[in-house]
Amino acid sequence: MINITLPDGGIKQFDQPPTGLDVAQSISEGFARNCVAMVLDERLMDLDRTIDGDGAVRFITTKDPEGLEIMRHSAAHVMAQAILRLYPDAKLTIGPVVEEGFYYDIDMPPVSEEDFARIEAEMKKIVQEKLPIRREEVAKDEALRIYRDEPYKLEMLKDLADGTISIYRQGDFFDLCRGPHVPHTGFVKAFKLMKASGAYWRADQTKAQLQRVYGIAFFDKKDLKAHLAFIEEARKRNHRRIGTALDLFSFRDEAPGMAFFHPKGMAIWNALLDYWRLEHRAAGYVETKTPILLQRKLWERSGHWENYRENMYTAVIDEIDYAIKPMNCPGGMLLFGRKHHSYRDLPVRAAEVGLVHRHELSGVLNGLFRVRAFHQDDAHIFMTPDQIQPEILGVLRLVDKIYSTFGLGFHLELSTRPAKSIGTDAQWETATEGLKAALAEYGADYKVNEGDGAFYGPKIDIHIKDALGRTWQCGTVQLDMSLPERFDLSYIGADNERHRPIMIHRVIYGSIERFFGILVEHFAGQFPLWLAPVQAGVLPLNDDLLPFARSVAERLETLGIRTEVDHRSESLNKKVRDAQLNKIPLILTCGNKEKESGTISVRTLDGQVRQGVPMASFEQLVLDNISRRTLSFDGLQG
RNA sequence: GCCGGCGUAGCUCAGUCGGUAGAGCAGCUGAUUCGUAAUCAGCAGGCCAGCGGUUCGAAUCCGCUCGCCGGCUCCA
Repeated sequence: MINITLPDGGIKQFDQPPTGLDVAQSISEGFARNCVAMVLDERLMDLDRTIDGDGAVRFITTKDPEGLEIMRHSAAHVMAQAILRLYPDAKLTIGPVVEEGFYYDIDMPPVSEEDFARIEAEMKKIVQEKLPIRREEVAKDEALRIYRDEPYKLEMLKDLADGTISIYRQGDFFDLCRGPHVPHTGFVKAFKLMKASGAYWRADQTKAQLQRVYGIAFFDKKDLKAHLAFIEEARKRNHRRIGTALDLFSFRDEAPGMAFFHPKGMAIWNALLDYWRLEHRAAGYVETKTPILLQRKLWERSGHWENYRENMYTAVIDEIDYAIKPMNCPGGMLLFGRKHHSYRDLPVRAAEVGLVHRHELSGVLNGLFRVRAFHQDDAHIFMTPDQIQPEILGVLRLVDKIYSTFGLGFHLELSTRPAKSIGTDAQWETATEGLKAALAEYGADYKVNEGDGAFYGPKIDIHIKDALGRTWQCGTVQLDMSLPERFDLSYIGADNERHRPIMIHRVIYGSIERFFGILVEHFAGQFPLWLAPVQAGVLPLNDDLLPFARSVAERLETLGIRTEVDHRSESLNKKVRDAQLNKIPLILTCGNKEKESGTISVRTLDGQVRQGVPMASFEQLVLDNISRRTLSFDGLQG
């Protein structure tokens, strides 16, 4: 008699050792049909495994995230099987599940997306065949024999411990695999191949070039459809696309990886920085600016010449080596070090919107997200050890305030001391405890990445979440125990002795270029009023009303509202359409009605029109929304 | 940097088998003067990314260079 305990505490009894499937079926046929695997006494395994003794079983179904992961791994096998049917000489390597689906690295001739239809058709056949997926266990030497003609599998086998090796078989296909897998190929219901690229065996450029084919799979066609719709939405929101359409910025071959900002892009840029300065002044920061071209001796002192040189642009001027700054900190160190500081002056919060250049590899450039020249909203805070906690807390609160203004949620991650690091245990202890104490007082949950800190100190990274649920690391707060040392910074303490200040680097937008790009995608180009490049579009009903329209626009401009008159001799419909496509948040039409009554007719981007709004109250409302930085325009009656 | 794909008008794209460049939108001109998502007509706009080669002839085929896009961490 075998007793199986279920998660609800219920016990099922069996005369013979049952398989997982038997147990599932004893619950109900319908339930069993949706099971993909089981967890027996904490061990994840296939449903067809026999349970030899008493144990606790939990089933993984098509509803569980783990179930999806297992099925995607099976999908990778189905894809590999299909590819082998079409390319019999292909050699398989590895095929894991990743966040965005699955891939398989295969040694085969280059495949492109044109080949996907054939591979997918073959996969579809395999799915329809509902081939049972069976686990087999063989001794290692037997596995070595089976795979004698498969160089990659042999190499993997050699890395595995001796003993039994599991092989999964479905029809004419088998693959070395840890498992588990879904019971049969029919579970792979909704799938699509997404992209193909080159990848190296073991990510090593000196090794063979493989073809990596990516796919995505779901249990339900609806989920696949939703996923594809998400990708389409992200494509539509792509900041490069919107940046071109709305005339915000561009890139040119003459300066690869360095953005040109157009007048409309600069309107947003300046609004971002105006706001940033407002909050930083309020938080007790002063603003500085350091040169972008500095001599080699500075970079030697900071350590960048030794450690960061491949990424730096250098020049020889009057036979002296210079480098364009890839970071603002060394300049900031010079500023702090140029005079004596009393403990009474600390903390010094010195902000700098600094333009830095980094020579990134050409292949990693990506719109505004990854550039070679960008501005950091940097700040260096110099303080005493007991100021660590309040200062970090102050940064976290500032971060919270600023991100909230954009409607961006975020989470925090703490990175601790890496294997290779400078500083004493005591210093790391003080530093890390200071960060933790600040995090505790701030009160949000955070993730800890052990050993992920910089060599010169621990850090807190801030990851924002945009309107599509994608996360981006923007802000970071890093403690630095190296630079104050290298620049021999000091302050005079209450004891009249020299002391080394604690220093942090922190950014909130991070790269302003990148943050700009994220905002474009987050808002899909439809910026809140305070950020919109053109806040009000004034549309005269006909050419005779153009002077009136201009007078309205002039009035708004005087109040500091960014306004544009559509002076074209086009139909009103056309002007409205173009204003909508240009995402102008307030569209004002000027006809005789408005001219005679001193009112305004306002159309917002949701298509709603309010007529007869008194000009004075409209102006007040607009200024109020701008100064409150509302995410959506509010207070308009009618 | 490496692998794959791509590069044609300001933008989006067509261009067959190698035969000498095309559309829509935007722009300009003229007509129209319109009440909330495209009025009509005309005009202009190109070293087909660059350089070299094959050819009687190259946007098209080949090579190199530059740039852009996707991928290059996920480990049976």
